[in-house]
Amino acid sequence: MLNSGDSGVRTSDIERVKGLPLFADAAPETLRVATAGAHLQRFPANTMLLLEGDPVDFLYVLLDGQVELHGTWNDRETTLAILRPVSTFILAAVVLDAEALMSARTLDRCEILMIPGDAIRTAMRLDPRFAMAVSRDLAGCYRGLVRNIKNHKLRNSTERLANYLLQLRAADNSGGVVRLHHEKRILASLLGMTPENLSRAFAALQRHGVSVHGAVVTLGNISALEALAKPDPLIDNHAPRVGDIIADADAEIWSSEWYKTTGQAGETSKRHG
Amino acid sequence: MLNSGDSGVRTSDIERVKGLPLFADAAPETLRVATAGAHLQRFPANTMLLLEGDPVDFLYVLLDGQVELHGTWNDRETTLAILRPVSTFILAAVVLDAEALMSARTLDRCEILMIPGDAIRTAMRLDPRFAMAVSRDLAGCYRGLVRNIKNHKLRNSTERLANYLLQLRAADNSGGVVRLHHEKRILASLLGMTPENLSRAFAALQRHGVSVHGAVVTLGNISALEALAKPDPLIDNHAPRVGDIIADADAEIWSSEWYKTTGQAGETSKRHG
DNA sequence: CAAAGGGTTTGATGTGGATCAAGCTACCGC
DNA sequence: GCGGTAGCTTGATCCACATCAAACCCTTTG
Repeated sequence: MLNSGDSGVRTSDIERVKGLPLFADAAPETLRVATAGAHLQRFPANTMLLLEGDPVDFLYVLLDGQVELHGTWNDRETTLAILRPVSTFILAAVVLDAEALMSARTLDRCEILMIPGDAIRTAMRLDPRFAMAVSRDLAGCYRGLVRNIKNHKLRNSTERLANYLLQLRAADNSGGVVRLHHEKRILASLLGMTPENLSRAFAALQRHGVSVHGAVVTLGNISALEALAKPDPLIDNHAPRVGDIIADADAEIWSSEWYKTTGQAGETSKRHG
Repeated sequence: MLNSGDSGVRTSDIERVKGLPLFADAAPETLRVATAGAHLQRFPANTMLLLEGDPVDFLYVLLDGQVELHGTWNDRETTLAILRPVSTFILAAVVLDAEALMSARTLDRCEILMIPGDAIRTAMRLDPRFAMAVSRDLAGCYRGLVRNIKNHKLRNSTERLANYLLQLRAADNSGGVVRLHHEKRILASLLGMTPENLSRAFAALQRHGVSVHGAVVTLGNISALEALAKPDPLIDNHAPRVGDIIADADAEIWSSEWYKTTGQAGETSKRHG
């Protein structure tokens, strides 16, 4: 049961979980069932939470710290996403009771609520509103990845960086000064380039008014930067981030999808979001 | 109502739709409601079904022909998926009642069943089993895209082609001779390269026993090809394709998820499937 | 305070893949 | 059968990005 006392879960944490779009609409009873057996756990920085290929037994809810999701192949590694609180991750694997396709590693000290996968699947069966919320959440994730792929296949590295900076500005509602949330090395991997090349991409953006001092990036000429970046609502989600929870009920709603993939690497199966 | 007579929907088509994992588990009543107002439509080759940015009013079920999903930006274009029957597409947008992130175009003459989005959303609210099926379907799509991104960020073009061929072999259960399902020009875009480069990649695979004659590709030395391709169950889904429907209930289940994306291009929102 | 070490930057060089430009081949309609 | 057109291939060249190497900087630690 998810209440203060058990497993060290604090009432304030419960409130934060309830604030997630995934749980906001669920019946109170469902929330109780779904979180029965949940426990809060603390991890040091640089800890592997999950290795790709592992069976996934829990839905993870990141309450504090940062988590990196990455994939590896043939001694190469790439960052697929970096999560900040409050975020859930690994929902798709939980729904399908399948093994993880990506590894998860803490970047900082982290506080994570772990909800048993069985409980989630049971809750979905009992509460259509919750099942609907899961669908909406997954649909949003799916669309996020579509954006990601378009970003990578259609833009070069400098364009990706420029759009990343503009998106950061929109998310944090910062004027012309933006703070990078992660090490440049990780940012490079997320943007699909080497650290060396990220440096050079920043250098290339100087002529568009961008200057860098450590993690602080000053966008001195937004319109010049936008002229280069050509941000597009069908690739870049400029939903503002409000407070510590997600933007809106669903950032995808804020802006505005699809379903099913044959051929290409993934799914031989025939569904396309 | 979905029955022969109305809108030219044939009973045999209904059977094929019922065979989809998405509908297989739904209550009969739900199927009726969900398909009320559905209509079957025929399109010539090379017809735009949907333009990215358009509101999505229907769930599409491809019954015959091939459909290409693609994205554009700044005069560049890339193929994101190629669908073959029986496939649904655009489910994520339907669930969120959002605009399309990709365009859909027929490659051949196509036969498509169009189910109103309202009906799908209503059905989800009323039938938890159906909502569950939608979640599972979206989770599978999500995982397909994760595989896709890993494929693109971790492999070079020759490696992608080699794995594509091996996957085709597994899907069609063909021995050493594989038939390409689409024009090479489209395949190139799907694999993230130019047609010129696809030719060269095929040439490079000659030394690994691959020979090409039009759409017929002979894999003369599987182990040599595998040594180069290094297929990985966490990237390549080698689920066999059975009959005209999907592999299993869910190709992702056959082999084996996650939820929420911060940072990077897409989702400012915080969920990672 | 000095040494050590990790992250970042800068430069030199190599390579995968894009682009440009012909040719080639196969299908189609007259 | 012939000419046209579209897709595919091949070659030459160029450019984006990776790699290798070294210097730099900033933080940590004895």
